[in-house]
Amino acid sequence: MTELAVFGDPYQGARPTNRRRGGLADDVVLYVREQILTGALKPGTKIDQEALAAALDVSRSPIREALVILGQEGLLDLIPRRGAVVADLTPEDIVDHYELFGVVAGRAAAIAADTLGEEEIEQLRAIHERFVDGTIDDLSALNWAFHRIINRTAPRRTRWLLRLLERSVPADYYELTDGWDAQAVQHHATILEAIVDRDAEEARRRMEHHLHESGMAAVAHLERQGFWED
Amino acid sequence: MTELAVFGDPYQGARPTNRRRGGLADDVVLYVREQILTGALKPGTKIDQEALAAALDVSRSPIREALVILGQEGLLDLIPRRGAVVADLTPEDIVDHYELFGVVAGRAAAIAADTLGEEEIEQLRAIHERFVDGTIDDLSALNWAFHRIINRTAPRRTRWLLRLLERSVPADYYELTDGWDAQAVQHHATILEAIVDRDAEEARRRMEHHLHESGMAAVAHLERQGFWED
DNA sequence: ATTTTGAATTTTGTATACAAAGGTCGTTTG
DNA sequence: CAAACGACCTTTGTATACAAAATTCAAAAT
Repeated sequence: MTELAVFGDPYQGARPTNRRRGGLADDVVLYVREQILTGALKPGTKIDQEALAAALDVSRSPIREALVILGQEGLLDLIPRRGAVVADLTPEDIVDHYELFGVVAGRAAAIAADTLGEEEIEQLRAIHERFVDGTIDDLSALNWAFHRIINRTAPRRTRWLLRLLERSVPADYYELTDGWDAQAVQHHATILEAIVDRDAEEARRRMEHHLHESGMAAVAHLERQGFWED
Repeated sequence: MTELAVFGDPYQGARPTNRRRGGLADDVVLYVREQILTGALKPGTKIDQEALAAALDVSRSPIREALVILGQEGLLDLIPRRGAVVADLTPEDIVDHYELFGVVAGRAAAIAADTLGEEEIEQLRAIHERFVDGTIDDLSALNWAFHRIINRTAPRRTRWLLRLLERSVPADYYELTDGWDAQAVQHHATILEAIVDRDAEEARRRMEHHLHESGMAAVAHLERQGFWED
C-alpha cells in the first residue's frame, strides 16, 4: 500500500534550492529577499547599489538585475532616478497575498480533482500518510511534495503564477510554528478527500481555506518574530 | 444623474500609457512586449541582445534589464548562459491566463461589492451608462475606467497582481472584436447590479464569467489575426 | 557518410567608465 | 531667522570593455 515509488521517492523532485545555478543576479535576489522577509531590511530602507555590490563582492550589473526582479515581485519599489526602496509589507499585505495564493491554488486543486490520475492520487495519499505520522521525514519537504502533485496538473500559466506567489512571501518560516503541522494535516486530509471524491468545487474551497489559515499562521509567526517591531 | 465629475472626468486617470517615464529599459520592455503579443516575434525565437540594442539604439544594459522583466512576466524564457527565447503562448495559455485574471478580478469584485462607497457606485453607474450608448467616448477607456473603480478598493497586493496580469497579455486588441462591446455591456450591467445589491459572491461569479468570455474573445481575435499561423 | 574533435567566432555575463540627475550643505538674501 | 540659491558631492542610468561559456564549422577519424 505504501510502495509506489518505482523510480525513487515521488517527492525527490527538484525544489528551487536544487535548481540550476544561474548568474550572480540570482544569488543577489536570494540574499536580498531573505533580508527583506526576515525583517533585517525594514520597509522604507533605501538600497544602496554600491554598498550592496561591495558587501556581496560583485559589480553593480548583477545587483541591478536583481533589484529589477525584486521590484517585479513587489518586494521593492523602484523609483526612476532615485533608486530602490524596500516596499511596505504589512500584515494586511501578507493576508492579502495568501488570499490570492488561495484562489490560484484553489483553481489548481479544482483542476486536480477533475484530472488527477489514479496513480497520482495514490502518490498523494502516500505522501499524506507519511505527513500524518510525521516522524520519519522532513515535514516541510512533504508539505511541498503534497502541493506539488496537485499543482503539476494545472496548466502552464497557473503553475507560473503559483511559483511567483510562492517565492515572494515568507515561507518555510511559518511551517515551524507550533501546532501548524497538526492543522496542515487536517487541511490536507480534507483536500485529499475532496480530490478522491472528484469534487472540484469542494477541493477549491478547502484549498482556499488551507491557504487562508496559512496566511494567518504566517502573520502570527512574523508578529512573534518581531517583524513589525520598531 | 450624469453629472458627477466634480474634478473632471472620473476616468481621466493615468492609464499606463501616461505613466511617468522610467529609464530606457521601460521602452525596451514596451517594444519587445508589443512584438511578442502582436505575433511579430514568434515563440522559440531567440533574442539577440546586440541586435536588439543596435535596433533600438541603446546599449545592452537597458536591454538586459528589459529581458529580465519580460522573463518575470513569462513572455520570455531566460536560460542561463544561453540567452532569452520567446516563450510559448498557446491558446491554452491565453485561456488559462484569463481564467487566473478572472479569479483575481473576481476577488476584487467581491471586495468592491462589500466596500464600495455610494458615490463610487454612482461613478460606476455613470461610466456604465456612457458605455451603454457608446457613441461619445472611447470605449476602451471607459471599459478600463469601469474596472479601475472596482479594482481601486482591492487591497494592495491584489492590485499589484491585477496590474501584472493585465500587461502580460494581449489587451486593447480583442476589444476591437466585432460584437465584443455588446457582450461587455451586458457583463458590466450584471456586475454592476450585483455590486448595487451588495451581493459579493454574485459579483465574483459574474466578474469571473466576464473575464472567461474576454479570454475566449482574445483567443478568437488572435486566431483571426493569424497569430498562430506558420 | 556520419560522427567526433577542436580551434575560431560569437554571445553572454560581469566589471568598469562616464554623463547626468538627485541630494547635501553652506551661503546669501529677503 | 527662514527661505532661496548654488556649488559640491553622491548615486543612478547608460555605455563600453573584458573574460568566459557556448556555438559554429571545418578537418579528422571511425
